[in-house]
Amino acid sequence: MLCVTCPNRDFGFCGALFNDSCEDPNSLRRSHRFRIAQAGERLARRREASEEVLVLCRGWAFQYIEVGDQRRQILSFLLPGDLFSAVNIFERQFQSSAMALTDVQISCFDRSAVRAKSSTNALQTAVENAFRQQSLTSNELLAVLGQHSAERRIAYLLQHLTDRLKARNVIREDRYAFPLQQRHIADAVGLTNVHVNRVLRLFRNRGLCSLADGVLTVLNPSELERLGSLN
Amino acid sequence: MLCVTCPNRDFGFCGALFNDSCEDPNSLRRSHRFRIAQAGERLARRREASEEVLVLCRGWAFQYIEVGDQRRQILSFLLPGDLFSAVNIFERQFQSSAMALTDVQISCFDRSAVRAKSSTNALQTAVENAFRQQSLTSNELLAVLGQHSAERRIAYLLQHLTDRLKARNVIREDRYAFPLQQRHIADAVGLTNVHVNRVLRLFRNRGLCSLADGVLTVLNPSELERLGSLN
DNA sequence: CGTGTATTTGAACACGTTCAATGGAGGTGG
DNA sequence: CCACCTCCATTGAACGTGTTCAAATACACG
Repeated sequence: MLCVTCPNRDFGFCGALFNDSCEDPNSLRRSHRFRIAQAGERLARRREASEEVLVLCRGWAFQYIEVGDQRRQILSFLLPGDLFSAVNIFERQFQSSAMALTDVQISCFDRSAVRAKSSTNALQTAVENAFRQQSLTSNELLAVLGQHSAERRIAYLLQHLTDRLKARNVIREDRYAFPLQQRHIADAVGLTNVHVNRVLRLFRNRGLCSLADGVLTVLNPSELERLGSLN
Repeated sequence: MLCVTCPNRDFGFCGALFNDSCEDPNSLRRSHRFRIAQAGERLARRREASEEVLVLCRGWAFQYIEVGDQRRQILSFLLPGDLFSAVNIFERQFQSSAMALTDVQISCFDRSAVRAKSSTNALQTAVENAFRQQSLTSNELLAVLGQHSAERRIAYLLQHLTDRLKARNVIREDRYAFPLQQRHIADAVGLTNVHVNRVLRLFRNRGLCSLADGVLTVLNPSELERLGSLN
């Protein structure tokens, strides 16, 4: 897939980057490369240095921190068009690892080229928005992890992700392609996969929502939202 | 206390702001005011709009999100010189509430004046550093809340705060002025004050550290660090 | 001295974990 | 084509960490 046909071209980080480069689109293209990766492949490693700024073009990925030997905390899920952690625009080291959840395509921009453009208005606001969003979601997740029960944590995550999906695509009848496995949900909200399974069963039995075969079906949107919202 | 004698003048956000204003220090002073508040006073309210950017000059404060009716998640503790959430440099609404932990003094800068300076080099890197730090600490806290036991959560918080205190002041013999009450620790690491009390007793009995009367005494620094570090 | 707030301790409880076993879907090689 | 393997979802039972409720102590302040 090339940028010319990219559905994310019109908004977000890439959009600002390319639109600002109308003067000289080739200079940007020279400092840009694609990368393809399979589901489960590691895309970035915490503390590792890189001269590139990464954007997810296609597929799903997630950012995480490894803790201890067998555990990890998922910090955020990345959807097409999403910038990998915004701090990497001016920091060489990754603050978190990243892994492909499905097969993915990534855009890698030279950081120097990005920074050169970063004085332009459109890119500046794109960066600001990325920070705002990142800060907002990690604050919310902190509140959820620190103060909420398993049910509410999981409901929050589902609600949060479907909200983001709805903003991108037109969704019909509350069914979403949803590649998270139960262990990913568990790693994101600080529970075990076993308990996530039980809560999902509960949700299914209550007619709230059901997750199977990579598809999330929301049966009772208003109730899920009530359960998953912070206040 | 005036900025001229401020010990934080030389580093951090205020430092960059004032040093960049050598050309015209008065223009900045005109868009700046002090605010004094007592312990327990609310300094900012989530979702509320403000035209000011806040910096803590003196005392301790914390940022938090109210959840439900009686609970709150503390997102971060603020020490003298700290910028209140960095996103407020370009966002009018507060993403989190803030409260004074001790009596405090705050500097309030007009956002427009800050943004006008934000193209200067020193301020830009100061803002970048604020974001880097904020992102780093909230990622770490997420991992701690999601993956660690009560003991490790509390050890992490103590370790994290003493590290920051050490960076600011010269500390003798591992004793720190430490105004957090047990409920603040509880609200920060997602436990109840009752359980925080038990864990602190355990730490005391083990000769790890002891917290009493607003003073934290670290008895076994290396063991506390081992327990409180992520990997 | 009385009131209010923070700390401390105990006992019962509950939510979520751990361990273990089963079943199903997809992939591979004989 | 079937046997075998692996990975994931599912379920049960026992366990444990942290919560909840309640009461006692300590301390500051008017």
